[in-house]
Amino acid sequence: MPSDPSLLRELLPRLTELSSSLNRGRLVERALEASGLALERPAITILGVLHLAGEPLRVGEIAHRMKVVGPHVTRQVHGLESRGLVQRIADPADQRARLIQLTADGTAAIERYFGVVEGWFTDALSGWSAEDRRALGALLTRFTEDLTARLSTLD
Amino acid sequence: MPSDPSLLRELLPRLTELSSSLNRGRLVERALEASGLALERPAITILGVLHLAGEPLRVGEIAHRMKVVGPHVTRQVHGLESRGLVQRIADPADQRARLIQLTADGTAAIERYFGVVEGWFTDALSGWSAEDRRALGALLTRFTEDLTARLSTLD
DNA sequence: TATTGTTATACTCTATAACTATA
DNA sequence: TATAGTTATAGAGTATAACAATA
Repeated sequence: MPSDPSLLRELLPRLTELSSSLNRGRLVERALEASGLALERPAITILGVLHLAGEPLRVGEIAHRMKVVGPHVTRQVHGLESRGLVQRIADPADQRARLIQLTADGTAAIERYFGVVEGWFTDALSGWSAEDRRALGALLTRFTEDLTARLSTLD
Repeated sequence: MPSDPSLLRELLPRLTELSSSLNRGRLVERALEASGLALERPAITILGVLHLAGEPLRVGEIAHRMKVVGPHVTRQVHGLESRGLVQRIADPADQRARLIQLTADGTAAIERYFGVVEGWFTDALSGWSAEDRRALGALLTRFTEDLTARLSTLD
């Protein structure tokens, strides 16, 4: 029962535009530049996942959270390791696995990056009421969850 | 004056997740499959832009709306033309330009595709009140506009 | 035999540079 | 000389396949 088809007609282009701004609008590239980081997009995403987790994660777990496959993470982690931003440590529970851990430099890098992006978001929302901000956060969270759930049933 | 830093801390991962679901979560690929279309992602995006415009567009205008460069559109249009989904017609106002026009098959294809995606969105929002749907649409529109405006000032 | 990760390779998406045709 | 589009090439991001090591 699509109670408001016109809303859906509107929502789709908006999401496309938002996604476009976030992905190809060079938000990530600009933020990396502003943070003084010479990293590629997947690399900073890995740092973000590790920072959000607050603990070392396996390669497979990082891949799962990024919705990508293992080999992609492996390659990016090598680059991050050579730059001294992450360390690979043995998983005491399983000798096959490797735990990826942020170094002090890695933690500083991702916090600098997040600070830049959050500054821009704060600017963008500067004209918003506290209530509207809260509402956006809540609705977006719920929408993401419901959409993700619906898509997962397609498998 | 970031009135609610924790909201921003929350918003960012949500947007990343949403973007991930839309872009790499294979939503487009699945919808193409469900619509019986053997097209690539940029190709269906071009059909969507043309459908939304409701009139033939120049290559450069399509590129502008997709936020990509011209050569990318040229190549995709060739594929669409060979599949009979668009036509290239001369622009009567300028002999250098080409107008890209949806064929009947192309119109049918993009409408089938949108129908599938909208069905999924409708499912995802089935538990939502009309008020919440309206609020999401309005807030998302405003957010996209404000964020796009903020990012454009970085140039 | 199943799982974790790595190496090697290939495909998709998009950009830059050089060029053609028309304005 | 500037603009619309095309052709050719290159690079970033991600996937699949084959393999190694451990469980």
